[in-house]
Amino acid sequence: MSAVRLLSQLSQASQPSEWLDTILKGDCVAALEKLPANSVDVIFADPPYNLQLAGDLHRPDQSKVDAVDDHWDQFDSFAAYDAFTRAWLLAARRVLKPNGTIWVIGSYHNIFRVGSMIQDLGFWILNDIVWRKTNPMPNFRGRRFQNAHETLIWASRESKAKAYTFNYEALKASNDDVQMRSDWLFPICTGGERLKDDQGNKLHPTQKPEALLARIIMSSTKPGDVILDPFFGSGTTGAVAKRLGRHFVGIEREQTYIDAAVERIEAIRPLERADLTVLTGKRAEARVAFVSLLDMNLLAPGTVLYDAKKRYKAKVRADGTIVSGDFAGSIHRVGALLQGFDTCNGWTFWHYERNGGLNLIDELRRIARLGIERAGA
Amino acid sequence: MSAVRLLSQLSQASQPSEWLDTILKGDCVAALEKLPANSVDVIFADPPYNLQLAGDLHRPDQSKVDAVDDHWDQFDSFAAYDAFTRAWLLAARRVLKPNGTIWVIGSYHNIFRVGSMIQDLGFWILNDIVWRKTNPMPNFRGRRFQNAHETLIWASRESKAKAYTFNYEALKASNDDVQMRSDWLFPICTGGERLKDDQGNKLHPTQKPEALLARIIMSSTKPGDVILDPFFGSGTTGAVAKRLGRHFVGIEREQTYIDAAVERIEAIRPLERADLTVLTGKRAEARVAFVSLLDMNLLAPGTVLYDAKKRYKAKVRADGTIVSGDFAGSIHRVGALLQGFDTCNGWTFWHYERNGGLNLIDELRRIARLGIERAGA
DNA sequence: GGTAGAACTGAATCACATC
DNA sequence: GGATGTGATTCAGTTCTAC
Repeated sequence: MSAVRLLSQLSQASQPSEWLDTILKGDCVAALEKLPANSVDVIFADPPYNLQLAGDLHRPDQSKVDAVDDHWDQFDSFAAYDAFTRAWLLAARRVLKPNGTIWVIGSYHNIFRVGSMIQDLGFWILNDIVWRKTNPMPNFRGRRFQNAHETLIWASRESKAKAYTFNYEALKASNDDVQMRSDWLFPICTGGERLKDDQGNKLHPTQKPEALLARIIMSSTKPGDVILDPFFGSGTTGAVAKRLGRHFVGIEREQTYIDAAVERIEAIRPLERADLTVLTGKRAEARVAFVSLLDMNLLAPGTVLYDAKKRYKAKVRADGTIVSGDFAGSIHRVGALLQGFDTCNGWTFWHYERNGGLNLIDELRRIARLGIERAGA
Repeated sequence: MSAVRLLSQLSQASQPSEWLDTILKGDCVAALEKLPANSVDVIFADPPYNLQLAGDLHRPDQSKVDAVDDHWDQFDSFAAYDAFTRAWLLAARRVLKPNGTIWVIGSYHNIFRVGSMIQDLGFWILNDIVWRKTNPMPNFRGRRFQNAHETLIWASRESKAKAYTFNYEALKASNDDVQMRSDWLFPICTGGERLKDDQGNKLHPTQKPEALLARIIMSSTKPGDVILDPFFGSGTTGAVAKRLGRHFVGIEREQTYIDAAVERIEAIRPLERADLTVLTGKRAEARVAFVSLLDMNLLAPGTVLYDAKKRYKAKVRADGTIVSGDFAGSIHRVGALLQGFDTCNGWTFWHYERNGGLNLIDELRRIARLGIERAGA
């Protein structure tokens, strides 16, 4: 767990065993290019946003950018930052699976550049998320609003990707049964969670709270998924991924951060598998054909079905279709036609009479599922 | 007050008397070019968001969502939208006083394009502000997080501008004596405030709440200042500016919106100078999600919960749901299922063990609130 | 007239498996 | 890969309707 690899140690078409749950030491783009295409489920990135550039950034022609504050150099440094952003996002996109998603966090200094580039490269933004800080740093000069939030962008690799992972039902159930909003509230990373160096100073300037990563990982990955962090830093992504039963890949240049991250991740104990089960809803349930209710003698041909208010009725035929006046077809089709709608969920529309009351046929589907499960096991 | 001017009625080097507190009818860039340079204190802009909606969207009850599909929100490409954005921002910048500031509102569809262009044109971002909606539209299909906020960018014309207006003390005083944060909470514009047409339908698809404009105007202008709105729409900016004793200039193309705005603004009575206190946003109840207890390490996945008499127990999972036998879901849902009730308040039903005794999880919620309330829920 | 419940609404980039 | 059929999905309000 959490070994370190030099890029030179990776073979060209590297095997997962070479990079899974490891930290790749080196430049972010070079490391991403060592990884196979379509190989990670989710990327979390906390890219640098210092527009002073600190010698980190290069123009597209590889010449170094000097940080200057006047107007034209300002523009110049935006261009350099855009080139840097484009390079790592492109490399990251190659590594992402077709149904994978990417998270990027930033502040107003850089998030607009990042967001534009994400759109330009063909990613499809799913949400922008606001991390509201319970305890942000005050604005000392009193010349602006207190900068009390950061912004995350969540995007799928493809605009047409529909099958990305989103644990909607679990999020809703964990949030008093109302759907999770785009504004999240967490404290900043302080206290015992904040890594310190030998002098007791903070080890990393922008260590993210584990709760933030936990929300991200729990919302958009499944247990066993692979999460890549191209700006690994002190390893929050790796620590939370390991605890939550996910695999990670980190990329980091600075040995100090790598050392701290390795030690940190080593100490993590993953949660029990049973505690990692993610709540799923009806969508994940096995399909049941209406005709199975007849097959299983839960419903007999000739039975009359009603909607909740008995405004409509239809009769079950032996072939698993229903008929109502001129309309015949599936429970869904007939329900839609009777109401004049395009669609209708017949399972939650039609009822049958029992003991003078109306029972939903969806109840029979539940019973059928239990029988099918038992037979299948 | 609130007269309408055709662009052809304006002289080349137009005098303030020709355009102050009026609506200029015509294209936004053309109108801006008719105004003298360095002449307005603040610009508020609510440009088209370029939503790029594909098909229809229906609510679960089959009703159709009234989408923003107006012609003015259609652009062929990001490049076309960027060109449009660049043109109006450039024209707006010329009209702005050297110490003036600009506000632009948008969503994730457009705000990254707008923010990048603002930076590219030499504006200097002072804050990004999040408008958190108390009552946003849900995500009906459960495929994303509920899109519950919009973003505003506040920027000065020049990077070196130090003398822009920011009423720090007044904001702080209006906010329980703590400095105003970058996340604001307001309801969307509904009810009596929402302008309707003759048929009772909403007059404008995206009318902004007056409280939002009031916060903006009170924070970044002085009485008597001039506020320009290049996408005037139904005239919220003009109405609030007049009420708060500021001058406005609106630019709008559609006669329907102009007519409604004129009538609306006519009816406004300016407040007495002494009454120009800041309108504060609605304070929400401090709502705590069960998953926050895990986020804040007040409870760990794997913890066993009991009811008061230890008749029932359930286990906490990492996703913030709980599981008991065949039942899994929210603390409320599982409590209800176990007791055979329709509903159950999980907060006052479930306990955790500590020092051999049982403690209500509602106690943990109380502790979590202490950390959260500071941020105003 | 008052109240309870139904109906309606809002800047929305909102399936997916099978044939 | 395209067409087809099944079937999953909503929060905080305000306004309207029935009694």
